[in-house]
Parts: sequence; structure tokens; C-alpha cells
Amino acid sequence: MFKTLYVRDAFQCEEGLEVELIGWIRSKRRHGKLIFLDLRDSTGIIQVAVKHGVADNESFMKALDIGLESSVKVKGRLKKDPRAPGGLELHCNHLEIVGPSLEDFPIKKGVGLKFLLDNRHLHLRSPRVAIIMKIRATLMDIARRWLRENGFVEVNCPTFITAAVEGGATLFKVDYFGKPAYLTQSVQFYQEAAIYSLEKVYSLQPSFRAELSRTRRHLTEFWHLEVEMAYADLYDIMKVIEELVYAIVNGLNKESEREIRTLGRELRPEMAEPPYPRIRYSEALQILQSKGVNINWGDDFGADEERILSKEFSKPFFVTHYPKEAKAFYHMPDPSNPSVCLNADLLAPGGYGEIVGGGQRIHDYNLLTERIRENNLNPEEYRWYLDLRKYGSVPHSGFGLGIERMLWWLLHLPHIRSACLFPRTPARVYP
RNA sequence: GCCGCCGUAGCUCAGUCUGGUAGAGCAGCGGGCUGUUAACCCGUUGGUCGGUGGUUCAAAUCCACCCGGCGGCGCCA
Repeated sequence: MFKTLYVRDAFQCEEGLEVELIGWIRSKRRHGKLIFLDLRDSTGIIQVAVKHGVADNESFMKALDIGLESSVKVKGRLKKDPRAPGGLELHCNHLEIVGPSLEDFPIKKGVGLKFLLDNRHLHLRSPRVAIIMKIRATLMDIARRWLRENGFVEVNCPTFITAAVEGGATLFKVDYFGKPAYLTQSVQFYQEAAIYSLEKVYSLQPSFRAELSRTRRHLTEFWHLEVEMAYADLYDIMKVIEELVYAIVNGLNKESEREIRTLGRELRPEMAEPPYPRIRYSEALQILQSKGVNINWGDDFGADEERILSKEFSKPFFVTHYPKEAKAFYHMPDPSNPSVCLNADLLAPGGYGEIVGGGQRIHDYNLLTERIRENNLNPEEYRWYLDLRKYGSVPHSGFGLGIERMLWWLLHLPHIRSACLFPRTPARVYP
């Protein structure tokens, strides 16, 4: 049963070679005494021609009746034929059913979006989903490699937490042996603890947001790449962000070129080559006002504003120095202008919006306490977080990058859902 | 949470404005076909029109409420 030959390998074989392939029947076309089967496996699709007289009679009868998505083992000779997709087909002389389809496969031509999502467990057999998942795996692998090569240590942080990372964001509440607990929406605070041991850390794990955000760029559960770095200021961390993003784009272009091309996309690494344009919030405001947008100092940028701004750039770009009221309490105020903070959001060009959010954190105990109070939060609930500033506190910075957002942008996916095997949105927690 | 759209056969939809006993394509099932490309040809089964209530001689159609979904906003990655 051990599988040694994959569909992709078959296309490299010499014509006339007798081979055995195992896979699933993606489609079937019957022409009386000739049956075409499209055999799919994890590497590709090959057409199998089952001809009466070439295949043994029992195999032919099985092929006649076989249901779509049945698993089969087929033996036969490889034959070049310009009429076959890919120019090669298998002339079957024997067919065995490994696992039949007990009912009609529900996913047929013409099914709609809702039906596909309700049947995601079956839909993910489609080659397009498989390709996106391969690219996703490669993206994560490239990011891990780059971080490791640059001295970052991967840490794994808890999913159950007791308090919010940011005051306003919505947390999923869970019952923790009768006590309230929440699902993490960011591991930032835990990483801030870890830098006092490991200095440069990162994690790659899910974050949860209980926001009723019905847009094509939101999930309730998403994979979050977060980085935290001791002795790093805003400019140090922006350098890390742009080099990491470039490493991902450049790496995917090399390692996933075939998959990306199959999706009809092309990555041009020079479009993500550092340095990225850096504009301050105040400059962004001027750009928007010059375009006739009615926006005043202190207002946060909405989706419309981000879209307008992103049209001004062909590369990802940073927006920095937001008014402190627009950002969470832990952001470091700019010493030369304390009304703004040392934060950096990375926005993708083309209206794809925020991919990375981060900046420098407050490392002074008294200042952090003050900012917590100013945000009407209770310092007692942030006791361990404040504790970090009591013992050898150092300047530090970090950021979070959304894996699915990155894929959405780079692959121009219609919806961020397409970047997940089983997407979780406000309306969907099944299958 | 706010705004808009949608819900009719297994699937994709028409029919709703202008009320009058439910339609198409695909899938399925039966038959045919040795070069298809999610094949094609002939025949055929299949419906609690999202739910509840109301108006009416009569409701898929008009009204109210509810449920579910999609998209956008806010929020964010």
C-alpha cells in the first residue's frame, strides 16, 4: 500500500512505462466503451483512459460505475497524447477501488459560496485549496527560518489568559473551572516577559478576536506571527519588519513559484524590497486632506482612508507616530512630542490594508502606570506586566503580523477565508 | 453594534414590482456513444417557496416580527 509514485512524478517518467498510481477520481466522462477518469492526488491530476479491451473486463465495469472522489489504484502504461491535459495520460489495464464513494460527492459544478463553506471538509480537496495551503506552509517556514537565522528564539505562549492585552478589544470568554478566563488575542505581554531571558523572541500561534467584523479581511481565529526584541527602538523594529517581509516575498517567489503561477499570480520581489516608505501620521493626514478627505488630527484612519493612502505607494509602507489616543496604552510616547507614540503600522499597497502593527513599548514603570490610569484601566489587573518594569527594564519593541492577511495580500485572494483550511468567522464555527 | 442585499427542487437561479393551484439549467436515475477535457444526445424522478402571525375569496408574491447567510462600516492582524 505504501505509495511510491505520485502524479507529478508520472509526468517525468518515460513514455510506455508501466506504472501504478493511487488517487481520487475528480471527474469521469463516459463514452460507451471508453471512459476518462481524472485522477487527483496531492501533487496533481492525470487523465486515465479506461478502454474496453485494454483494461480487463472487471476493471472496466468498476470504472463504469465508480462514484466521484472514490479512491482508486490504477495500473497501466503512460502514453503521450496531445488530446490529454498535460499531454500525458495513463492507459489503464487494471483498476482497483481502495475506498468507494458511498454517495454522490456533494461538491459539483456550479455550487455556491455558502455551500462550499458548509462543506469545507470536502471542498478542501480542490487543487486550488491544496495549492494555497502549500504556499501557506512555505510562508510560515520561511518566516521561521529567517527569524531563527537572525537570532530570534521561538517561544510558545498560553492561549488561556486572564486579562486583555489591550483595553478595548473583545475577548472570547471561557469557563476555566468555574473562573472566567479568555482566549488570547495577542501574546505580546508574555513575549515582553520572555525578552528578559531570551532577548529576541517570536511566536507563531493563533489569536482570537470576538469582533463581529464581517469583512473580507477579518477572522475570529487567525495565525499571528509576533516578534519582541530587547534593546530595540522604533527604527530597529521597522528594519526587522521590512527585512522579514522582504524575506517572505523573495522566498515565496523562489520556493513556491510554481504554485503561485498556478493561481495566476506573480510575485515581484522588488516590489517588497526595503527600505519601505515611512510617513508620519501627520504627513498621512496632510495627504488625505489634500485629497479632500474630511479628517482631523486625532481621528484614526478608517478603511477608506487606508485605501486612499495605499494608492500613493507601490510598496508596503509604514505609518508612524499616531496620536496616543488612537493607540493602546503600552505604546511609547515620543519623547520629542509626547502627544504621539512610537508606533508603526505596515500597510500593504493596493488597498489590502494593515498587515503588521507594532512599535516601541513603554519600559518605564511610572509612565506605564500613568498610561494605564489615563485609559481608565486598573493597574492592579496589570500587576505582572508592570512587574516587568521593576527589575532591569530595558527599551524594547515588537510587532504582530497576520499570516492570513499576508497571504490575502500576496495572492490577491478574494477573501481572507481562502487562506485557512477551516476558516473561523463570526457566522461560522463549523465544520 | 450600524447599513445594504439575499433565503424557491440535492446544487445554481427565474418567478415577487403588477396576488390567481410551482419553473429552468445542472446533478441524480434509465438508455446511447472509443477521444472527452467539470463531454454530448434521448427519456425521467424530484418542492413544508427560511419560520411565525396578519391582510385577502385567494399569498412564493403584500404587511409585521423572528431566524439564518452574504457584503460593507466600526475595530483590528
